Amino acid sequence: MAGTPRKKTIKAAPKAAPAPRAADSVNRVYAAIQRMAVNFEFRPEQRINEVELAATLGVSRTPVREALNRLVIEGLITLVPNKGFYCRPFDAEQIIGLFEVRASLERLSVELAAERASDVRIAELMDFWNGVRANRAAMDAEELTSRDEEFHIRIAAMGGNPELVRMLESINARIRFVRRIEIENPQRRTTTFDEHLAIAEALKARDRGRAVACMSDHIGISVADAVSAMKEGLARIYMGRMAS
Amino acid sequence: MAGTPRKKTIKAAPKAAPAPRAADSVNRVYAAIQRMAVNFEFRPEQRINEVELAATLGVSRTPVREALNRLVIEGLITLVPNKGFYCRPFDAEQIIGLFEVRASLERLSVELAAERASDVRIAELMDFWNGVRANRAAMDAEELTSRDEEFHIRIAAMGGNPELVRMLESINARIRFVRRIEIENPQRRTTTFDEHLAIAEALKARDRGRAVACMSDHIGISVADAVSAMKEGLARIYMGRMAS
DNA sequence: TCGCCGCAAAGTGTGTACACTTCAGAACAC
DNA sequence: GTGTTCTGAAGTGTACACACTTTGCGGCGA
Repeated sequence: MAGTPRKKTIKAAPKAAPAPRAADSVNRVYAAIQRMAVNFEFRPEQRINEVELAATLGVSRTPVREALNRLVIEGLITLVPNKGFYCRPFDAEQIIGLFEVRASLERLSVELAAERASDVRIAELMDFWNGVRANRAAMDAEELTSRDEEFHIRIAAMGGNPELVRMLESINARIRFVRRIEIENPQRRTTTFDEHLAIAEALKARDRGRAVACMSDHIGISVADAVSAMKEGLARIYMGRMAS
Repeated sequence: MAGTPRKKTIKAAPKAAPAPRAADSVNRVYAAIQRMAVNFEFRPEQRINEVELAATLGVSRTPVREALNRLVIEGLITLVPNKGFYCRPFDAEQIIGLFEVRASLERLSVELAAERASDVRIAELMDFWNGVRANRAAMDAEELTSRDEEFHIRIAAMGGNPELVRMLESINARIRFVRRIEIENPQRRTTTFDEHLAIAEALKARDRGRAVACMSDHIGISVADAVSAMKEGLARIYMGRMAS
């Protein structure tokens, strides 16, 4: 091992290196596959071909498998031993179940925020949402879904419980597909703006009970609409993107 | 699947195979490392040596890394790029945060159970807990913690929301270390028995409000005791297993 | 004595090899 | 024609190889 001119010449020589360097592929790959799974770019229950996916992403199977293993725990991918990784099923009951859990956590979220958030953070929240509201005409459903999630996550973050934030983010990823379709509905979109403002007002007033009530109403309506959104979602997955 | 003499000669041949076959190591390894992490058999913030761990478990690094990646998402392990996997820190605020989230989900749990559980399931729950109570003298803290968790998980399962069950199980794994210490306290142990029975009674009476109240009291006391349990936990991790 | 440089061991990150499983379809018996 | 057995291709599961990063340590200069 002595006189090994370790890195130096090595780096310089392979100008047209075949497989040059290693970075943190896993995180890139993880993010990429996560996005695909969230958006159901894999069909439900479809087997995910590792070699193909690895080729698409320009890496070997190793980081792909590590990323897939993470996504299994996240509930975005399932694993059947000796068969492979599969896209999660499109399971209406499961989605309803996630909405149910989410409602519970969002309740905790506003309770904690009402108790612990600083006035400044609450003011920022209102500014943020008023800004979104002002720009709403320029936003498509994707962007608006993102802002909607951000609104909720901000409230969770104000409660000072990072685990709560993590779990909500995880749930959001799994129901985003449905929520985006919900938000496409113009009427639903309008009520969302009002409901968010009502929640923010209640927080500003430190009215914990009202905040919880507003949040419950808000999420409750979501669940009601989710069913029709899921139908539409199924159509898009299996029939392509033309619709609305 | 009538006559399935599929494989035949293949299995018989490799009698003294050296390291012949592959099984689903990942799941075994995952369970093993999970158990270690749950019990803080790794010291907090300790780097986990992959080669060493792989050797201990009798497999190569590949399944170990896949398992570790899962545990990162579960929150039992952290990953620092180019440095390696580390045991999660022993973070009191985080543990309190997990108790907070758990309280919220347990509330949902009894609400759903009060609405949806069959009388039979509720009766089974009471039988189960009375059985545990009768045998309590024979159980150590580990076993009792396990039964305690099972009691709560049964209630969650009765609500018919598998996602709720999953999340509670995940949280339980992360706070089990503290809860086991809590349960060692004889006084705490006694109150737990009573509180669980009170919850079960409320469910039997379909009294949703009372069930929620009982559950809140139960978990609330847990949180209060958790702080002293955490102190004791730190001592055990760093000073060995003598105590109590 | 103190700080800096450089080296080498240790260990991670990823690509690759290979055994084993599954599955589909051909060949074949009835 | 129908069911069964075999066979080979496709693809997963795991071990292994190897480059790169990090880090501790010893020597060197001031």
